[in-house]
Amino acid sequence: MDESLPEAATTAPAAAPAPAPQKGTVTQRAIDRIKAMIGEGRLEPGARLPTERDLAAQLGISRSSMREAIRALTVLGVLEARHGSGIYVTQLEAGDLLETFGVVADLSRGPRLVELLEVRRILESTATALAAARITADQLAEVEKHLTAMNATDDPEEILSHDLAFHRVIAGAAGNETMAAILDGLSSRTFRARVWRGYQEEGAFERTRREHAAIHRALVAHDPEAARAAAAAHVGEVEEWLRSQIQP
Amino acid sequence: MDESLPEAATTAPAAAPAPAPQKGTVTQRAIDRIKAMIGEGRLEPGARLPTERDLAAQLGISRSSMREAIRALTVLGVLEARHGSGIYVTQLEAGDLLETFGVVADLSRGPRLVELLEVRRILESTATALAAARITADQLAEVEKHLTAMNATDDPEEILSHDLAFHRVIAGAAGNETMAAILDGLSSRTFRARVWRGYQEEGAFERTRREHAAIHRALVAHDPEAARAAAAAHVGEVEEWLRSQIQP
DNA sequence: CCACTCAGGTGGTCGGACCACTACGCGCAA
DNA sequence: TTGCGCGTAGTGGTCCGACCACCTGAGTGG
Repeated sequence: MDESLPEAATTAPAAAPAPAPQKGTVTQRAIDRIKAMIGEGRLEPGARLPTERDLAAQLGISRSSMREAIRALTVLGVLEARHGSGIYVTQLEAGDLLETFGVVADLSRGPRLVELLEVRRILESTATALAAARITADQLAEVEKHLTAMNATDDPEEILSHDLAFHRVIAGAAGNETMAAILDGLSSRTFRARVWRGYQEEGAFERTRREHAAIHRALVAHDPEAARAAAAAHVGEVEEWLRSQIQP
Repeated sequence: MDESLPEAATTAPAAAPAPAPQKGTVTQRAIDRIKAMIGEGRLEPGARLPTERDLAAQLGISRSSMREAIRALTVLGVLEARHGSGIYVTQLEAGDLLETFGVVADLSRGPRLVELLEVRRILESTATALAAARITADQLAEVEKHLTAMNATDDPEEILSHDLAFHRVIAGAAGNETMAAILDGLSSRTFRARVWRGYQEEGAFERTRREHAAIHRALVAHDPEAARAAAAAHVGEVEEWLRSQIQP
């Protein structure tokens, strides 16, 4: 008490040899630690992590902070928490990690939407070209299933659903799961619903139908260049329409 | 509009006998609520949110749960928390939202790395082609700056740094911020460091140098097709090397 | 042998407390 | 009046302890 300005250099327990520079928040450090564990292979995909309580004790933080870190990695698709069972590392496949891509599409607006469609046009055209060269008979049959189903109804919801599946099968046939996952996020339901609502009101149904038919023909003919052109035109149509809507 | 699982929803295996008013966890609902508020425009980019305590009270949940929701949206690049000041919506620009893309690159392994490089090759070649047509004198000067700096040193760290900047400027010159942000995530430091460590050990320095020079020439000549070919070859070289490493 | 029960462990939620930091305004001095 | 400091109220950051909801698996009884 009487000490006015003590140096207090005695018995300093602090001290770990490495002063452990307080980088960001405690939670952020926990996120990085866990991410590092996975990156270094100390946690295999599908592995089960220690309990929240143990993890918190290991890193010397509270369970609350650890829970925030886990929640963060959960929304990123890195971890998966099963109530009553434990916390597990996901398979770290493209679909798991790229699920967040949908958030980008959902929250983008104005010019950013056009940019997203441009990216989709580039990837989708290439994916369709690859699919034309590699697609199997089974996959082709599935494509046709969605194509006919799409043309057999007038319910916009159902059309949209089969439209998504149509492109998803094609992307899958391209043989690049990562690309397929990105395209999936780029075509998230809410994203397309927002854009297509206006697009289809302009009587674009028939045009869309023709474009899908063109893509299908190219796939049947195993003609990559035709497939690339058809897919690029397909997405490009929507892209141009959206561009005109934003900048009238 | 609840969960969107890839599996079809045709069969009802006695599941969900009750209407199940409780969607997911409380925290997940909070995440969706805030996301919806932003999506509907009730929260403009840059806007300040109510305090954690108020938000929790509004949604009728505890502050702990609300904090987890906020943390989740923070790592997704949607929100930004400033200690002592408040919680703010980000500008929701491509860079903010696509920062998580780096996580994907960092955690991918084996065949997935090749797929990521394939996506990068497709986007980078197109971006470089667009840049060849649109690049300004100032941007070209910056490209040259990084090119010479890259060739003037032997420090791998510095080379990698200028290499990243080199491609970043080109992607920016393409005029599509979203594509540039994706390419940025696809080339995150740790990702490239991991791949390049091995690649450059095989004496690929000289080849890389020639490829960069070729890209630069195409940009100077404003020749999109040459730029596309040069960029595709550049990434393709690494892609092929990596493919051979994984499947010897 | 099977089906059922139930207890333990796990993640999920809650409320409160305190700390670290920021922002703003009051009051003092020039 | 003007400017600058300092104090304070308010914010996010962290921690704790308790309880709830759910899953799992060992034990039990048929």
